[in-house]
Amino acid sequence: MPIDIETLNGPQREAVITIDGPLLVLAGAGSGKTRVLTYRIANLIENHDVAPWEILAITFTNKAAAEMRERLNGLVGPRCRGMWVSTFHSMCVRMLRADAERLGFTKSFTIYDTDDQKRLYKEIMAELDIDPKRFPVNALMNRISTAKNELVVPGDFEKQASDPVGKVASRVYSRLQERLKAANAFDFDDLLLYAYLLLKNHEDVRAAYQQRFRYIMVDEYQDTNHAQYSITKLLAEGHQNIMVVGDDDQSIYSWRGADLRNILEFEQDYPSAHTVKLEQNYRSVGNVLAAANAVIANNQHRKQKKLFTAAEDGEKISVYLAADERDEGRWIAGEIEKQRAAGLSYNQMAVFYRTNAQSRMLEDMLLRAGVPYRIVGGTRFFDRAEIRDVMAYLTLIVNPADDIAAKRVINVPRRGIGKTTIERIEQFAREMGMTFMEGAELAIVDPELRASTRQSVAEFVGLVNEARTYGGDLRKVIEAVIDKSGLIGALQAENTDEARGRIENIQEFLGVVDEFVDTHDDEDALYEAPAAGEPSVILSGGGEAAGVEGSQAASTDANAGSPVRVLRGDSLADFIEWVRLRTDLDTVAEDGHAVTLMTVHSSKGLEFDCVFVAGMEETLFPHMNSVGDAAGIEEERRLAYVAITRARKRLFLTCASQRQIFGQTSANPVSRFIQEIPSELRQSSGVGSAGFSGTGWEKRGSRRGIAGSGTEAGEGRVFGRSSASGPSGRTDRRPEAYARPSAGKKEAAKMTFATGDAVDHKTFGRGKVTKVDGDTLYVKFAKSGQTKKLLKDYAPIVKING
DNA sequence: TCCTGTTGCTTTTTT
DNA sequence: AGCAACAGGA
Repeated sequence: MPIDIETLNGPQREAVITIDGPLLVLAGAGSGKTRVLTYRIANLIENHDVAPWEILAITFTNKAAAEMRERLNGLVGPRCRGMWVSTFHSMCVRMLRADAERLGFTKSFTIYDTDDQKRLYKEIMAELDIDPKRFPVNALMNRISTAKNELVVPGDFEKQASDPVGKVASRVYSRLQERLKAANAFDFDDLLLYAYLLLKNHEDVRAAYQQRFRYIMVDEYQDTNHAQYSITKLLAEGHQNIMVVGDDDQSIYSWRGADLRNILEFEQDYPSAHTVKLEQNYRSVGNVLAAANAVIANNQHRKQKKLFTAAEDGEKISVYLAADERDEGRWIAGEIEKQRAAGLSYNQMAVFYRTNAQSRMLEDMLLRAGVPYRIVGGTRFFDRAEIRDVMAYLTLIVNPADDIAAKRVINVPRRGIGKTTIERIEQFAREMGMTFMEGAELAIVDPELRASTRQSVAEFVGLVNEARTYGGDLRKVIEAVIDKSGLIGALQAENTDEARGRIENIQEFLGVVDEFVDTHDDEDALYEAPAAGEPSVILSGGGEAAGVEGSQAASTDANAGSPVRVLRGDSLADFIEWVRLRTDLDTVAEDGHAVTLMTVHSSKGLEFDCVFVAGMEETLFPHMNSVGDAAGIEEERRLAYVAITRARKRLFLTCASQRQIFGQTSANPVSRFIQEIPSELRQSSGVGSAGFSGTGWEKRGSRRGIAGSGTEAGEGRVFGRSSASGPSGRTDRRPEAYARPSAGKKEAAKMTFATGDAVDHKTFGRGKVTKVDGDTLYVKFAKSGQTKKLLKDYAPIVKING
């Protein structure tokens, strides 16, 4: 299908047809940049005889990459196969897989996430005798992460570090890189750092990629850090056909090393650069856009631009001043229902907040109102302990050198291998210069250890080694590993609701395996382009033992020169990599009738008809850690800008005159960002309790004994109320603990349940009451299909309508 | 070795 | 307040 360039506006068209030389596209929010990117690629392929594998398109999220691939597929069909459309990180992994040996790693390397990383840091700090009290792990991690993002290697770091923390960090950094290499692992930052070093130090590799990628496109360029910037620069050196798309006003990740200068100084970096501004907004109504413009205009450091729209003004921006966060949540729930009644579906609405902690109350209120919602972010599925355990087993199979993974699961489930034994193995390993797993094998015959312990270690080692021989269907392999590990068995034995939940999660994980298999059939593999100048080598799919894929692939590759390894549906190694580079955001289902709750950060790139931003108060948004620092405030303002520009039709901003923060009540003025919106564009309501008429549902079951919102909110603080029923006003925690259930009970007693009632449970979701036995309810939950016994006064449930 | 009471931390987190 | 990580006792 030929693309129709005529449907684009002037600047868009210009960006699409300007194909040679450096190009900077400043794309305002909602200005159709994805359209420009995809059209440009289609144009290259359709009209300029560019081969797909000569194109590199880099995004920041897997979701964005997937979306782009999908849209390209719609434009040019299967011809987009073989094109590199990926995130920075997966691109780097790809490059590193191809040439891992050059850097002293093997192809079966694994990727450490933050949690693994933290464990490793702790080990290193113990080893180097560094006091975590004086030098917090997080501080060192941040420091070193920043260094990596700035491409500072340990040697250089040592020279630069003059302060005490820097000196300590320097020692940790050196050791960290040694340990990572020994474990045949990269952390997230390493993926960029080493990919850069690979390109920088190996001329042939660099030349091959430079030659191959005739056209490079980078999305969200304002969020690139120095490492990403440098990689891009190296790659583009060959043809100089680099297009970057971004919006300096939407740069919200400077705390992660994103450097705004990358985009602000693009024209200096590439003097021949052509610049295009996309300023027509196709997303929001006039008032929303005017508000966004007004707010962002207060920033000093930005490229001047002003978005405009042809759309009508739309409704004014609603500002609600709530009494407290409870009132705020209740009001939002009420407005959502109004919108819903007016015909808008739940999935066209979203509630944003600055900090994750705010989601609790919002959730609570939505739940009580019976508004279905879905949370994005927070604790990630893959971060759950049981999932990490499974992942550790799988990782260990592919990469036995991964000591962190080994130590994580050697006693999970409980095998009676304790601290002493683990230390003994570590000691072996250190003395002999071997991996933890190899040390464990020695321990099996160590006479110093008890026979039962040796038996347990042998069992563990045997289990992993055996798993390495499994072959065939990926799902079957993983199922077998889970089964043999005894993880499920141990959970079953626990026989608690929590354990059952964990089992469910593991089963859900198998669903993820299926998803991987479904999305990674031969598609990527068979259509891989010639790698780095080599002729294409097509790896056969299937047949091989999944468990040993990594090492086999290595030998295959050695024969064939150095083709770029590709993702395949049957490889355990690829599955692990895919999981590691995945985030919750990627899992967001588009469908489902639910309101979306997420942080403002997570909302970037999305849009909704109706957007609520909660907690618009000083010290929350802008956050207290940013006030007092001009650059910090500017970033907060950009964050506000991102939030506002997500709205297509209606925008609601709420703030509370007081709220609980870290268990303490605090009152803060209305956010400056609200003041920055011209008053003629806003419409305020609320002012504490005025106009409140609750129905009662929002009051029930307050765990803290606070009875009211709205009218009563002024009188009682959490502490005043709850401890009032105890012996004294403010003593230790006992009275409070005592008061809690009674307060809850008192309120709860009003609520009665009958067989057939529909209820909503905080964690189990919707269900139906099947039987009532005094205070005990039998509820059958729709999602799990299980019937659970719940105490009506304590369970976090509410009655809902139908 | 495992359980439990205590302490400390708490912005955002595309990978 | 709420939670995770840690230390110390059974």
